[in-house]
Amino acid sequence: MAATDTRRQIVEAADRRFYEQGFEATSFADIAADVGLSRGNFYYHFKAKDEILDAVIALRLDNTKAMLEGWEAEAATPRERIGRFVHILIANQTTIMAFGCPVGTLSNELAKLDHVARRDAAELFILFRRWLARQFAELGRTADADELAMHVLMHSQGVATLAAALGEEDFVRREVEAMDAWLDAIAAGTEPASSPD
Amino acid sequence: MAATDTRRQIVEAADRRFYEQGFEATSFADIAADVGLSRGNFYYHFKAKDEILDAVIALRLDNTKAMLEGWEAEAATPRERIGRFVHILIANQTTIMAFGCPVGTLSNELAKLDHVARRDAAELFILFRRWLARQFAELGRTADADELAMHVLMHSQGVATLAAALGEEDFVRREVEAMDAWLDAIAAGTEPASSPD
DNA sequence: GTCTATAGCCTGATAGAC
DNA sequence: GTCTATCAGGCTATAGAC
Repeated sequence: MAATDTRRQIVEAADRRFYEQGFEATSFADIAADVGLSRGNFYYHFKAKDEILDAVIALRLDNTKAMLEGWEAEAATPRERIGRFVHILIANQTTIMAFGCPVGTLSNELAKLDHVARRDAAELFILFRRWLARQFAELGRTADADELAMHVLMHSQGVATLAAALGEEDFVRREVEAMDAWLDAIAAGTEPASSPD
Repeated sequence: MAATDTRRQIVEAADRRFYEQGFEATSFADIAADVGLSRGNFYYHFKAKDEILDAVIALRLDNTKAMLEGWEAEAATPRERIGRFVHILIANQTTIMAFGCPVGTLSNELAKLDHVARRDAAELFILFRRWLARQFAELGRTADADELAMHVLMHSQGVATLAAALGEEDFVRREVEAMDAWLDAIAAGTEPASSPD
């Protein structure tokens, strides 16, 4: 098999394992078994476990950028685009209730491990933050676009954590509905400038 | 040293390590070194790592109950008591920005490990949830007390995750202020019954 | 109740044949 | 580019002396 192809398979398997098991709990043997590769050959593609983590984060950044660009192409209004983000919670409800949010949980784990890649993982949040802020700015909220973006991120993270901990589908649905109503108020200009709650 | 005393020291050291490093990444050697004990003697007190986890969760449940009872003794109004909960984010800001929320991050980790203690760890959330719901009920919001409690929990989890990931003190302060304003509106009865956002 | 010694396994990582 | 064989070191856990 071509080296680039094997490498891609390794990164994709690692991506899944890191999300479902966590970075620390995933061994080379796990990933090698997924790809159908011997542990030894692993080091031809990656010299160390940290390098796989870097590659996984890079992959997630690429995938996220592609997803955000897709939303911009598909959805006509900023209101719709932000709605797409919020509705990930429902689209990915099953995996989120099982493993939490991939961005938030990786960030949490790397923080505890005091891992050098902690900052790189935070770039995923920053990507969403900038994109959301741009949408709010297009809605006319230029002054507090970043605050509103952080508020949406905060809301999604909180819902994901509680959904994974308590496993209540109604709660997720209810909070997404509340977020939709709040977004409608923002888009209609009937929400105050400060204290987005 | 008395066995009960050593046992208590082990659980307290494990509690700290599990929070700062994570459960998986903490070894018996780490905890033994903290207490000043040999690895071998460890098994006199705990037969397996999972037993320490059970003891740590039990300790956290006890500490949380004591904290909530303390708030009920100190704060006269339910509005004040809920405020105490929200302001943990500021009181513990340094550790939260370093390691996240102890409840949320443990819950996330055990979910990924598919650990049997996952449900026990969720009891910590349920403890807060019931207590908060009781406070909202005392504020007259009997109909949606549980929804409001979940909303407060969600908000705190989201802020903690983003604070740990991005490390911005202003964000924490701002979100706590927004939460305070929202609580004032709830206490004053000027907030609508549904869609708490 | 605490210790040392050790078993047995899995880990990340390397060397070298093919 | 993939393999097998192997290393050193850490892990959980046990056995037995004191």
